[in-house]
Amino acid sequence: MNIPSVKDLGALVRDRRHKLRMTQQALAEKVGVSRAWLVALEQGKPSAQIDLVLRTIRELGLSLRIEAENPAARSHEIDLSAILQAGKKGAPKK
Amino acid sequence: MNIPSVKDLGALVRDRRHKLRMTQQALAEKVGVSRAWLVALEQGKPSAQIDLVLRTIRELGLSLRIEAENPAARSHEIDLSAILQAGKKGAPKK
DNA sequence: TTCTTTTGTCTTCGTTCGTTGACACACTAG
DNA sequence: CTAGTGTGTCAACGAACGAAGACAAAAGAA
Repeated sequence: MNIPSVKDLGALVRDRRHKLRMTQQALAEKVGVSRAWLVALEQGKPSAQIDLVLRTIRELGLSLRIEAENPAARSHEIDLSAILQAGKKGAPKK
Repeated sequence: MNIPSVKDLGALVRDRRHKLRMTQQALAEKVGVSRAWLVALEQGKPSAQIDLVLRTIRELGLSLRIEAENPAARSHEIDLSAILQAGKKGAPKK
């Protein structure tokens, strides 16, 4: 599943936790975080630490993946122009 | 690509940045973070904020994905027993 | 319906985050 | 070789993080 925002991530964590029939307290204990932190994450807390997030999804039997996006599908983003500019800059390299 | 640790994530960010021929400064500006933060992330900083991480990989033309792991491939982890226990707990639900 | 469990929210506190600016070191181009 | 560029590291600082504990509200069970 693609995760465009921390909100989506939080929703997935909650959904998965429910599927595993775990309470927030139980999962928090397994991960080694406070229950309050997990509540916040599930609500999409943008400042959660990446390592705690990683541990949480691992405890949920999930894995983090990063994939290249299809540039054609991102016509509304500015990354394409940045990539092209970077490509031009690096092109004359000998 | 699977990302088991923040170290791996950092290495991927650096690798991708190089492929795009961007400097740390340029990428940091695009993302809206300090260069020092990006340096730390590329070195695998576990406490980096998830939202900043998300923005960084987005700027690199990458997307975050989360997938269910294959339980059989995780025989050395304790998550399998946790999942089974949770399954048992929820089994008698009517 | 009542009772129990789960979740949401809050305060307090010590710790650490991200930023800024500077400097050292490594790398690259000519 | 030198000059310029890129990266690594550091200290200081204000902001905010995560933990702990408590209570309220919502959800679930009987």
